[in-house]
Amino acid sequence: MGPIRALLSDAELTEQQWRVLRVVQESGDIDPTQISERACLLLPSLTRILQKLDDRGLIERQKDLEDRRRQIIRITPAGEQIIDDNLGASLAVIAQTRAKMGAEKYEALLDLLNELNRSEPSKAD
Amino acid sequence: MGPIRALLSDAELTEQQWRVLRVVQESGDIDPTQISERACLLLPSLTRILQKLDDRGLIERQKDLEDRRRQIIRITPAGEQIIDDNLGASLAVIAQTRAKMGAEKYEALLDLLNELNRSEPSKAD
DNA sequence: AGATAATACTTAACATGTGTAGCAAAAATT
DNA sequence: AATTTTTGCTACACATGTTAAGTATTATCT
Repeated sequence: MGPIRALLSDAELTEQQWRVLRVVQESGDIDPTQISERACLLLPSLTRILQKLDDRGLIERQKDLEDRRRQIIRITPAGEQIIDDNLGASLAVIAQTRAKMGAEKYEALLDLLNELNRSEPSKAD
Repeated sequence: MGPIRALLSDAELTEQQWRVLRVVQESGDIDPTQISERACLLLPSLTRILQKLDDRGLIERQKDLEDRRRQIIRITPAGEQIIDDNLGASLAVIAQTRAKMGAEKYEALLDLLNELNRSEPSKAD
């Protein structure tokens, strides 16, 4: 099993839920569209994830009074607690993977993936 | 949408179904476990995919008489036809991606992904 | 102003990823 | 030979990926 998944299963969180929670925590007040961009999730997936995180009280939502289509998402103390409990181990797993592969190769891989991501999505030559 | 997905949607095939079909076509008689290895799919996913391909008559199954836990999977003429109809365009998309990124970078990316794959799965240092 | 289009989601439907459990058959053990 | 373990799948449950459709609200156009 993916080492990150193993970590998070104790907290009853999936990797994507964890990613969303981290984005919300790092960004402060943020709306779903921006979360979806930063977490690389499509909106339908994000909708479901936010519902689950909301049900568990890890985030809270507030309607945007100026544009009532929008919401503002924010992490709760319970959500912060889960971040605190798992961030260290999560970063350690990443560091271990990076070390195992070699820092240079790891960075090269990330660069190439970003390049692929830039060159593929818009097929408009 | 992924260019391969767009291609295959005409044939009502998903990318994974396509991958399985290609593995079966290239390998001749083959059992599900080997398909799952070559197509990088876990068995529960493969089970469902094989059922769908079987329902559509693109593959056929035969019981292994020597080991009755096993099956032998084989592509049908209808399956071959779908390969014939889509292989060229599929290879062209791959070639285009490769060209767009640059052959060297593309190869480097594949190498690094393989390396990551080798170093991660077994966390047994 | 009123019709139209665009935006920000949400819902739905289907396919796959993934962990767990189940089941039959074969292999290994005692 | 009888029991246990392993193997090769299959079934289930839940989460996400993905496309299409729906809804409410805002922006634009005429």
